[in-house]
Amino acid sequence: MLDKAFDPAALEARLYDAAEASGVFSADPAREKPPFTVVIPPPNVTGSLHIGHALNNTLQDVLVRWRRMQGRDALWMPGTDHAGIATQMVVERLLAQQGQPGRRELGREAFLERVWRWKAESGGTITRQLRRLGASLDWPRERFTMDDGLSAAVLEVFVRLHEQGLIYRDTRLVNWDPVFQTAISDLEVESREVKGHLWTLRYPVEGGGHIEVATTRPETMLGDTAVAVHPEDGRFAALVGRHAILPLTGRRIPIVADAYSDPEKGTGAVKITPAHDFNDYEVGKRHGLPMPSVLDVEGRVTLAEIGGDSPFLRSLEGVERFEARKLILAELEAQGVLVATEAHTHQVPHGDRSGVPIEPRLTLQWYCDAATLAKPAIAAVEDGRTQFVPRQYENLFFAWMRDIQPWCISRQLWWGHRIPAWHGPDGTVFVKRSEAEAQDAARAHYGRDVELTRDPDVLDTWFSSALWPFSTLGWPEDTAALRKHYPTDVLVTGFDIIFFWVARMMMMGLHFMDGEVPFRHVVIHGLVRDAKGQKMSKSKGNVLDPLDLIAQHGADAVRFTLCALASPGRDIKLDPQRLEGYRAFATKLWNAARFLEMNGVRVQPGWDPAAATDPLARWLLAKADAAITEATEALERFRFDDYAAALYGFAWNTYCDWFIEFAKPVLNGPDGAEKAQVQGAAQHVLGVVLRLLHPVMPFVTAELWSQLGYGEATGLTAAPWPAPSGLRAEGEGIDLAIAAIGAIRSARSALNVPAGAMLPLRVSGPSAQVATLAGFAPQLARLARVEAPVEGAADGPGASASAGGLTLFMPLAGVVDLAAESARLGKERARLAADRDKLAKKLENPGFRAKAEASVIEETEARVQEAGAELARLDAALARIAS
RNA sequence: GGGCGCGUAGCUCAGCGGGAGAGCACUGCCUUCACACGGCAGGGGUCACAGGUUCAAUCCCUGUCGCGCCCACCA
Repeated sequence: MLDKAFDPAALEARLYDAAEASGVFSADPAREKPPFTVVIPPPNVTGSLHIGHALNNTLQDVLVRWRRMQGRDALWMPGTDHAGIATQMVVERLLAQQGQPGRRELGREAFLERVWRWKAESGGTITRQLRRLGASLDWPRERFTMDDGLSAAVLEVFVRLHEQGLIYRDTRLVNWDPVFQTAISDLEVESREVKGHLWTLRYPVEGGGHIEVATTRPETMLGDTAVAVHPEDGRFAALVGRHAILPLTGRRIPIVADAYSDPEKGTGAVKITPAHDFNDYEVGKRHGLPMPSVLDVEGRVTLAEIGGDSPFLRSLEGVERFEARKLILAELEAQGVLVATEAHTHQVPHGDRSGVPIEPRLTLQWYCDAATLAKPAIAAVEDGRTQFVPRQYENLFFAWMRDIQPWCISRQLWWGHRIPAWHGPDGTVFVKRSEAEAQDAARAHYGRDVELTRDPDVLDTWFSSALWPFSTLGWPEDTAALRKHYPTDVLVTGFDIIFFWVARMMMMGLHFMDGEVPFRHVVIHGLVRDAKGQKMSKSKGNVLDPLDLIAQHGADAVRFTLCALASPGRDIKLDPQRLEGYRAFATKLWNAARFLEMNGVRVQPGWDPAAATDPLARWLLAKADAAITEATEALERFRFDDYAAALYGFAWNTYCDWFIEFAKPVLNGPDGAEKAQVQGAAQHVLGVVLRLLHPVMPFVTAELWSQLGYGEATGLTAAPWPAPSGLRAEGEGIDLAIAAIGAIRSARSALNVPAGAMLPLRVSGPSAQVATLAGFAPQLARLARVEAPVEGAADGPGASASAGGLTLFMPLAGVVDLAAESARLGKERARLAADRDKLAKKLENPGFRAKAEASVIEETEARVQEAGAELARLDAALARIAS
């Protein structure tokens, strides 16, 4: 006997552990079954599960569980990411909090040891939480981006790309994060609006006169090496080719003509600081300008490359950049160079992790030739080998890939994959798989043994993530798993990492896996926001912790809610009220099962739906077929919302409300063929519901599955996905009865028939329908007493109600409020008449006659007729009431 | 500045060339022996606005307004 209610807190963890231990979540390459493969977007190893993970992993789990039930050898690859900057930051902060020596004091080796220790201590959090969510990952295969195998893959990829000339070193202007003191990629920079100032500076021109430039960054003026004006700007034509004298340093800088200068902006003349601005850098290259740096790795003033000398300049050495700005402005003002100050709001690039303005710096870094690698990736999406869902995200992908810049892959961090490059004494670089190989190469190069130093940099975290779909399967080894499970089927992820991750997996996958895409579908979901649509953030205090929600409502309810709200590519507004609603759904299912159990419904393993003859049984089976089809098609289209809605509707409305209500008199009645068939259908379709729901609600379904005796709880995970029984949609009688009950209730409500009052009900209409309905007298018993059916037109006093082609006629004299009924019918009549007129007009339209499909015309004609008949009936009823 | 998306019932959202839908909320009735985390019924929408295409537009095109996001942009 089932308990009064399902208690998720007590059961979910136990059910999960049993399933994991049983091995049902594991794929086996040796199995004959066709593969279905998903790789998890690896969460940060030191992170914890947030609501976005909950959504992302619920959707993946639904797909994986569904395909597994369909008989695929489903592999959902688990793992975590080392998350370079993020993790290094966390550990550094932790050291500071604990008053321990910092990263620099510890030194590289000791610090890394500390990070590994932290990983060992905290690295299991998120994987435990994924289990709590119910994610059916193949845990024995769990990987970490810095484990030995994946590190080997990273090494191999780096060396090969270098050999192919697709990885190279270059001195370019990079985005420099002065807090982490590392280069970051373009993607790790985000614009923030800053309220600043626009200052106008007056530079004297050699030989007389002056030229005014506007700037938002006066501190960089120390590194100016030119002033640029537009070649066609008449105002400055006479100055081009002459020199300005840079204040503070006294340096001579040329006034050059360059189309970059925009006559509309600022003063029309722009100061050029090639080492601290991306546009200026390009101008500098075009005009062969020197490129002195003004700021060091920490963003402090350095005078080394500037030239000039004065007490003021010396006072700037080592001053932080924003402090230097103030000092320089004061000095410029004192010297009369600063001629105007105005408020100015503009976008300033910030490091996405550090949150401070990035500082462009001219440095030597490692680059990956993304443009070359992007070409096959673009082609693969163009010809549909990889498809985005929803499709419009392909535009985003193309836009970025077609204009992709060299990818700066080196980071001046410690936590990450160290670049396999060794430097000789003269700066020659040897990129090899090991130090020994590098030594061999160096010996060959120099003709003797030399001391090599390893490149101190590590790789961008996304470099190893880019290899995830094949590195986790064992590449570069030729493993059975790799052969069977690559390419993967679906990647489920948020739009925010299409560039960071999806695009790069496409590039690397195609390049290293013989032109095979890493995944066939990319399913993009939105962001989970709070009930008001606000982005969740700690500072706003509106963060919903999925583990709290699970503790409160159960993992099934959380999963179902996320699934039901996941309309493609759209953000989700998560209202806790929804969770309560879907928690109720799990309870409803539980109680329905409990009721059936109490009424003698038992699992009958060999029960054959095709042999069912009872109308109620056949009706239910036909509806179940429709639900199976709907659910399956929804999942095939990645429409998680439709899948959830189909099941919610079928399980609650069709099964619990209508079927069980109709079954009650039968189940309480005498034993016999009818009862046996209704019981058989009840248990059969409940089994279908449990299986259809299992991908999204794995816990309550598994518990019912085992408690009711369908099989082992873990067995449901591998139970076959339901196939339609193939019954033709029969049982019209049930639909008729449902419509009749609805109509009678509606009429009772409209007529204010007192609760206890039993209506005598006469049914008129085609004889077959009348006979069918009479068969449902027990189900109608609470609402009306079915009297001897009368074939033909209705007559006598009272109200009529329409029920899909059938006319119910209820003699209601004595219980009816005639005035109210008359008003109601009048209103209905007006609505119906307007409807009919609209349709009739349409039919008169010659264009419609000529061009619309025949079926549409027929349908319209039928509707006009129907409306006409209905109107006649209403008129008759109104007339009767009037008399 | 360039691009993408969204404005449909009070709310959250499906639908997207020929009858305006769901869930929740609301109203009324039902303390029916699985479930009040329940049942039934009902009210509620010129599908943002303006043009256009079409026999026909919520749906296609153009524009306007409003909202969101992405990219670029430190004069």
